[in-house]
Amino acid sequence: MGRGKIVIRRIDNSASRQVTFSKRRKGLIKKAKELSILCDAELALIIFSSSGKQYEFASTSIESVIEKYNRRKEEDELLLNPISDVKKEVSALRQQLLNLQENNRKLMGEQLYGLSIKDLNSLESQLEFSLQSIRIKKEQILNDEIKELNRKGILMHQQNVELANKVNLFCQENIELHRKVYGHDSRLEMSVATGNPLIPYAIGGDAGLRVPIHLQLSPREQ
Amino acid sequence: MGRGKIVIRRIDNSASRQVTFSKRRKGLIKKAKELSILCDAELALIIFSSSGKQYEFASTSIESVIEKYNRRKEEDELLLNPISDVKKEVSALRQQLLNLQENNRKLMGEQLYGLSIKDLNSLESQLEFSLQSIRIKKEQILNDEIKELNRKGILMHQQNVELANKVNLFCQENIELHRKVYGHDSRLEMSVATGNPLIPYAIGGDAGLRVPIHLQLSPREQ
DNA sequence: ACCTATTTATAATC
DNA sequence: TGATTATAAATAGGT
Repeated sequence: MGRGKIVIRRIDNSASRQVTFSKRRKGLIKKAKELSILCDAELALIIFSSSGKQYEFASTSIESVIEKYNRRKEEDELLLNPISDVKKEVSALRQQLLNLQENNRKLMGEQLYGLSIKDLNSLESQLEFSLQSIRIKKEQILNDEIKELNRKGILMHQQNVELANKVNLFCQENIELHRKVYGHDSRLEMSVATGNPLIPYAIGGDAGLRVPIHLQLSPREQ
Repeated sequence: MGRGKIVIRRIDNSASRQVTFSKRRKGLIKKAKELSILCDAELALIIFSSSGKQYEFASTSIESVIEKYNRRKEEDELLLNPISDVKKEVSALRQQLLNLQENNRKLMGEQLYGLSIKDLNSLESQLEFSLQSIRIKKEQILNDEIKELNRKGILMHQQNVELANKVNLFCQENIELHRKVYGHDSRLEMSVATGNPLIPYAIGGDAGLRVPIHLQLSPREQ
């Protein structure tokens, strides 16, 4: 429809292309508008020129048409199942949640309305079992900590013995040295004067462990 | 462009509207295609007929055009929201579920690994509280049933008293009638012979209630 | 941006 | 729906 017939292929001349774009775009939008009015149709037309400019027409609004389009698309996909799976999962999870919450409340001694004596009895024995497990667990933890304390005590006792031995060795060495230096044992006199024993820890027996030892419990309570 | 000029307004005749829609839609899509080819433009055209059918044309793909449009309008998130919301809900539900399950297991005396003495103590006292609630509930139910039994017992006792009174009345009436008919009291002789008392239930006292009464507990255990 | 010869779209009709 | 056709509308190419 023009002075000459044209073939439908990209217009090479950039200026002509621009002109044609402008004219035909106007015509296209006009026809889109006419169609929507004449035939009571909802439509959206989005056009990007090759230079990146955006033009649009919509009978109602682009957004609503796109939304409708997407909804339609989603419904189509729904029939092929992915989202319905998600929704099913949601409702299943929700149900599980409600059940667990109810059970939880019962275990917490709340929401006991409408329970029969039988139900209450089974709850009671469940809770007694729970308490038993918990007490066993507590006992176990305490036993473990006692064991650990004993282990540490034994270790310390051994260290003590070793240290005492070393002290004795050093002490004797000291006496020898004194004798060499002064010809007699001056430290013996000193020791007698202050009342301190030469050997600070008794060897053997548990006397060394009677000293208050500061052992921390394993710091598990964060 | 046709045999006659038309005004651009909704076509009343449904059939004509359908026909025009079909023709003009074809024309519009053709022109859209031509524009995209001639002028190297990217475009999308979505049409919904008034009857709800969907038609579309896009130089590349509707999706890419819509995406470009949205990016342009910086409204991406708005469109992607619904699904991300669902996914968020799923993960939130899942988390809640895990928490509850863990809590449940602990209340059931399972999965006590890694709990501190403090944790175990609070669990223990929670369970003791639960047990207390449950026992209170049980006691309440039993008390209610005892009360109900007492109520029924009192009712029956009253009925008993009334019945005994009626029996006495009838008995006396009978004696009177006998006297009128036979001139003497033959029933008195019968009564002495069989050893049955004339008055079957003692009036006053609880003797009447000592008889085993079959009362059913309220049938709440479904 | 306007003009207009010509092509194209389509309204009316079957 | 499909084909026909007279006519309105769109527009290519020129100014």
